[in-house]
Amino acid sequence: MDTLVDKALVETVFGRLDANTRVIPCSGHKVAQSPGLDCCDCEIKDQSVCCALDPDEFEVLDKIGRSQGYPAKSTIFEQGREAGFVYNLTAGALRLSKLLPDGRRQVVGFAMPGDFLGLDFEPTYLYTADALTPAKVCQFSRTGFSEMLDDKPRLLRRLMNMASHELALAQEQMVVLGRRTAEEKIAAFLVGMRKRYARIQGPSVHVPLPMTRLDIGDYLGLTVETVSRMMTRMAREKTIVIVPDGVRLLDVQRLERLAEV
Amino acid sequence: MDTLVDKALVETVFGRLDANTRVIPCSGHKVAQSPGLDCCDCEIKDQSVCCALDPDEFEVLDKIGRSQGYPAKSTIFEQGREAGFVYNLTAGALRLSKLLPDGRRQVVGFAMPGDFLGLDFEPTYLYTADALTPAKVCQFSRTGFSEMLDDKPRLLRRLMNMASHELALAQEQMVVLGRRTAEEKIAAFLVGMRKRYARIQGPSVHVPLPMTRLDIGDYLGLTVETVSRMMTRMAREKTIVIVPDGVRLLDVQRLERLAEV
DNA sequence: GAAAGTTTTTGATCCTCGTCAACGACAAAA
DNA sequence: TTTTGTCGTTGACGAGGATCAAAAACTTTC
Repeated sequence: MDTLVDKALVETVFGRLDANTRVIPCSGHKVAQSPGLDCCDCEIKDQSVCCALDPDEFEVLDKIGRSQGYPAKSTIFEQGREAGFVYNLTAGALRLSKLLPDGRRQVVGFAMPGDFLGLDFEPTYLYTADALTPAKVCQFSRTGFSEMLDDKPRLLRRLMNMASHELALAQEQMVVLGRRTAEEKIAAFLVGMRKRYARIQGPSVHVPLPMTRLDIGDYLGLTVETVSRMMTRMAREKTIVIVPDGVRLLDVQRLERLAEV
Repeated sequence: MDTLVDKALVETVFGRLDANTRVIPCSGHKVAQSPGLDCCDCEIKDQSVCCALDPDEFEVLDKIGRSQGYPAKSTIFEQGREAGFVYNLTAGALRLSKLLPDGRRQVVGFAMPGDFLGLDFEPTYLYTADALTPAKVCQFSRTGFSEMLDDKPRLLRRLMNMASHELALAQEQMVVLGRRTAEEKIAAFLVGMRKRYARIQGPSVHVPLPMTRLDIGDYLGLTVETVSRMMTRMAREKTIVIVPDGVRLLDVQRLERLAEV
């Protein structure tokens, strides 16, 4: 996954990764870590929680947080572990997944730059977050962040709106999982991904898919084989074109009709 | 649904419905409405958002809100309509469902006393809320409530925690919908309902089910027939007993094993 | 109490999607 | 270059749950 093609893609999509960050080992993975936060230079501060802050409030954030990089395939945090930190994703893409004891897996979402992780204030992480591409996060200690929330109602309000939105998306995903056919699921997924990229880099028919077919299947309640079959069928019917790093949507209208609410 | 048996059940479960409330017609349904809120007498104020308020703050709540009753089968609000109000359910049970254009339906949840409706601050309601039993709500104008939020950080914080919890439940439901067999879905549903009743009236093996098999099917991504077959099978295997108003759980352990995370 | 409408149950049949197996494409490692 | 591993694709087959149909149980209405 950490290939040249993918790295180029990621940088195109999410902006160049900071080159001069120290690489230090952490929790079994190489992790690039820079001491401060440098919120002022943050490329996505307008799209994330931070946009609720006054310039001087960034300083407080700076104290309790630190910027941190993760290579592709590394784990940011793991389901069941004590939830010591909350995160703000600034670059890259993550897979958020829940594991059943027998190995079945449900991907509950894919995180993109600007997404906040840890909205659920539970004592342990309820899902595992893995980097699909090299990723960059702002990490805050949970307690410090929680105290800051009590101090900054505007930040809390902003977070509340993000949580509300997340909840709405989760409920929409319930419809997809519970009441849609395999073909409709794929269509809804592609249209949804397109919409998310549009927020970051403007609308395009080119939809990068940094996750594997297995990930997509585990997100939609399907098997790898069904995902593959459906996507090749859509390609045969000229609805999409499968490219090395994702898909290009040829018939967006048809896809949107399939995914229709 | 609005039968003697059910009414008795509901009153047993959720406390006696206020007898001396006026019954007035509203949006095609008979609606019992009392002018003020009477938060002090509220039976579930400790379990709902209100518990974040100081005694004097109840007065503000009183101004922007009103208590309102709905008979079984009536609609509290409808998907797609302008979202003018938010609600706090104080008695009864609601079905929250999303409808697809072709008639397929996904029930995104069942609301119980203490639940807050309208956490998603969208301009229109994203799902329809129907009363499964006679129900009582506190209704607040969205704008008034939103202003109050900016004024009362503790209330906002409380609401945030509720939204977080809802989000966690929604993600758990994704696992159920995406990665569980019909039998496991039913088991998870029954265990989940039991847990919710336990919060209100203490643990019991008697689980009232105010919703129909169709509602359960639409909640779990199954058909009525499959729900019925699975429940009769569980009854045959002495895991549950089907009673007129719901079920009694004979083998809770087995059910919990089936529903295991 | 009879009649009409719902809801639940049961049976027979069908079909979508999962399972199992194998192969090809591609990348990383040796 | 060969080897190894991961990922994606394709085919054959089967099972779990959907669909269709009808009867039974229960509610509500008259």
